Amino acid sequence: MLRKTEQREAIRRVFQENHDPLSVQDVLDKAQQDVPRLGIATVYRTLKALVDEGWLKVVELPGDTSRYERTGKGHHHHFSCNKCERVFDLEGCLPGIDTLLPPGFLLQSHEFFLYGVCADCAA
Amino acid sequence: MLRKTEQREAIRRVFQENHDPLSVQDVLDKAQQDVPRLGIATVYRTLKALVDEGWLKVVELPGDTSRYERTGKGHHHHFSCNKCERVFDLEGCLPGIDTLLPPGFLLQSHEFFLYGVCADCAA
DNA sequence: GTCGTTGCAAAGCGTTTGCAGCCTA
DNA sequence: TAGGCTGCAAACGCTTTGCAACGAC
Repeated sequence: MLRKTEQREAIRRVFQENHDPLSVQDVLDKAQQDVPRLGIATVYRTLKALVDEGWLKVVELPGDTSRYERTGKGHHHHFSCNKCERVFDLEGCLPGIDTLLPPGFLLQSHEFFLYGVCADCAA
Repeated sequence: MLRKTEQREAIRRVFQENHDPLSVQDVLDKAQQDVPRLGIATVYRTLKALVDEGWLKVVELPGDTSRYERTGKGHHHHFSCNKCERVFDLEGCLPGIDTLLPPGFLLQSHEFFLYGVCADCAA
């Protein structure tokens, strides 16, 4: 990320305007509103660079393509809407995760996903 | 699944002898010990048929290819070893999942993954 | 013998990479 | 002007599909 280009500015702006995790296609669609000739390879390369730089974080959902979100939101998990396919941040966590661990196993991290219908779709 | 073939018998046997979730490649490798000419397309087709039949269940892990396990094990979650890449079943669950839900959201299901080092690798 | 099943190769799909031209610094 | 960045197209890895040969019933 040595140079400032309109493609990169547009991609950064997408994340400043959208706080929940976005797919590569989401980012391409939104950034192309600013830079119509933007190619998907540039989106992949820029997302990778922003992750390496620590500005973005990869969110991997089971059975779905990777999504990306801003870093610095603190420990949180995600909710995936079965209707509109959008992914939302959830605050908080659950205690007692280590009680599920079999003897001799070492816990290093965990992931947690809720599925259902979001408030917009339920209304 | 109308006919009984040696390919299908070999794939079923793999799951009777291995109780944790297996990847397509795991199944191919193990089943080829019985049926060396077994092709990967047959593994994909057979796994799909066994899932449709309700004999297997798909286990999707974040950022990994799908795995398959026998149905009928009851509600449980999974542990993925960061060293040997094996996936293990975990018994039990955590209470209070619905407390993480924002107002207006409907909960339909959840997934939970622990990561770390398994007992074999820690020893 | 019928027709469900198999293995191979080709096609799909999301992601990555090679490269010539472009554009920031 | 140098060399990092971009878009295009080709390459990749995993999964699915078309098809002719095979084999269960």
